[in-house]
Amino acid sequence: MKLKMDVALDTKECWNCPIKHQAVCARCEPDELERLEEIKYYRSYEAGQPVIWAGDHMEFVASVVTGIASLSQTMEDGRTQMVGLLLPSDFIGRPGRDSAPFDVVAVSDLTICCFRKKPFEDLMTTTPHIGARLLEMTLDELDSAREWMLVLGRKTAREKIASLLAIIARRDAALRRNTPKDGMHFDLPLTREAMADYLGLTLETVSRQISALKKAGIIKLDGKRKVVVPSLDLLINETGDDIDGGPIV
Amino acid sequence: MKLKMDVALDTKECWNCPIKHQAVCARCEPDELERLEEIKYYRSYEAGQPVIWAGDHMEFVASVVTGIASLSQTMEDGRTQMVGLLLPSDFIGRPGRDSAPFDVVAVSDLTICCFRKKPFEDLMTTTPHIGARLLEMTLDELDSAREWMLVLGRKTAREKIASLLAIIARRDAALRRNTPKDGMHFDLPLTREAMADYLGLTLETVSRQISALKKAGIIKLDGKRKVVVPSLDLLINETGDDIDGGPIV
DNA sequence: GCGCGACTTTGATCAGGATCAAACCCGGTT
DNA sequence: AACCGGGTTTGATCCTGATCAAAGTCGCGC
Repeated sequence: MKLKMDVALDTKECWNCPIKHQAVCARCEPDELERLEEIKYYRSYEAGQPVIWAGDHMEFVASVVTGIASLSQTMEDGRTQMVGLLLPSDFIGRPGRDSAPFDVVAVSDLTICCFRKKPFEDLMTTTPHIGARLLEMTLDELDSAREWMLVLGRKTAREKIASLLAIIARRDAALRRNTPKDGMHFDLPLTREAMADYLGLTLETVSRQISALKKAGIIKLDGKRKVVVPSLDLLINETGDDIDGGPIV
Repeated sequence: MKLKMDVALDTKECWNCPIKHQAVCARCEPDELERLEEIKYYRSYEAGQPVIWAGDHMEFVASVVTGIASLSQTMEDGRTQMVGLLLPSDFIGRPGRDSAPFDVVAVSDLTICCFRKKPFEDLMTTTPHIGARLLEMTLDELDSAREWMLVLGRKTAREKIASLLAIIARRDAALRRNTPKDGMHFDLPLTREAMADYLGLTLETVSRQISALKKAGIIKLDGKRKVVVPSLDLLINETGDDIDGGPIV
């Protein structure tokens, strides 16, 4: 698996880019940022390429800059379950463990900002901001993971699809710094199969339910991958959740 | 909802009890422990009592001392999904947030060790051990939550039951400091309905699959609630996982 | 244009769990 | 003892989503 790596990017962009990519360092002082700069480097992957397999030794932690990656598990007989979608600003890896717990695969073209693990851990012990920020992010992720259990365990196929679309719509709006509003549209970054793996369904069921939502006028499709949501409330109404918003995964 | 609270316990037990209940403070110095002592208190609940509802203001963080609690979500129409089982040494609450994200209910009689949130947060900023320990625990929980997604999304009813029994068997053995071995037996701490809510099934299906496992000789029942596992390997074989162990939730 | 491959849609049938319903078990109370 | 109620088991039937199969769409290179 060959990789394009160490791509040159504007180093400033990592900390000031338009997509709130201050994931790791939100409250750091300039000199602390300086030390982070010294141990960071970029990697890029094409859609479909693996970033790391479960069990592999992991010599870095990282943060997604652009693109989408998936976190997933596969059983011996081939059943797979996606356990997380990594969008820009999401964190990859775990200080204190040296092997990856899940497969990480680039879903679209992907750029991540890596930090060598050992120096990053050293930095954490001397810079309390970073640990605190990481704890905050991890707690948020834990809540999201638990919200997703409700989707997997108790929702119908239609509700699952609606939930996924609503989440992508909200995150997409957040990245563009739009408030979610009616008439929004976005690209579906996932194949039907990837959606199925995320939702615990088969790809046929995903396709059928998307068709059903289209027929019901909840969404419109422009080609296979562009989705238009005439009314976000109508979509959320199909998720089975109450109206107040819910998690942004 | 009346509560028995502030039960007197040997204060030393919290940190040195036989069930590795050094959750919060594993690496703390004596004077740091001293400061934790000052802000802690105990609460006890009877089986079935709520500890806190989702959305409630939460003025403490806590750690389970004895008994079992559940973390769960309920949809408006009554479908509920348990998103975590809290066993002794597990942590409840989140520094930095002031409302609970999920319902916490005592499954069996329960004692928790609480710390007032504000002073605990203050302590965290000055005692890096605590934050680091909490990050570690949270990352472990996140991994467990994600492992559980595979169970909810992709496993059959029989595999789900086997997975749950295997997890309880392993955790029970860990609490007793036994290495899991053949012929082990333990109490089932959950009703069929609670198991169903954890596994995303109905209680009838849970009952049927337990009967099926019994008929297949994988487990034996002594009454309704005592389980004997003649061979842990045979049980694990039914979970669909590979043999190597898997997560201890 | 043509053909190819990846992805998607749609159809027909099947089966695993859900649902509805009834009986059972067992400890606690009167 | 008789009764009660919560939890559990078992049975009959239904239905959602899986499975198997085939055809449709689109982008792309030749």
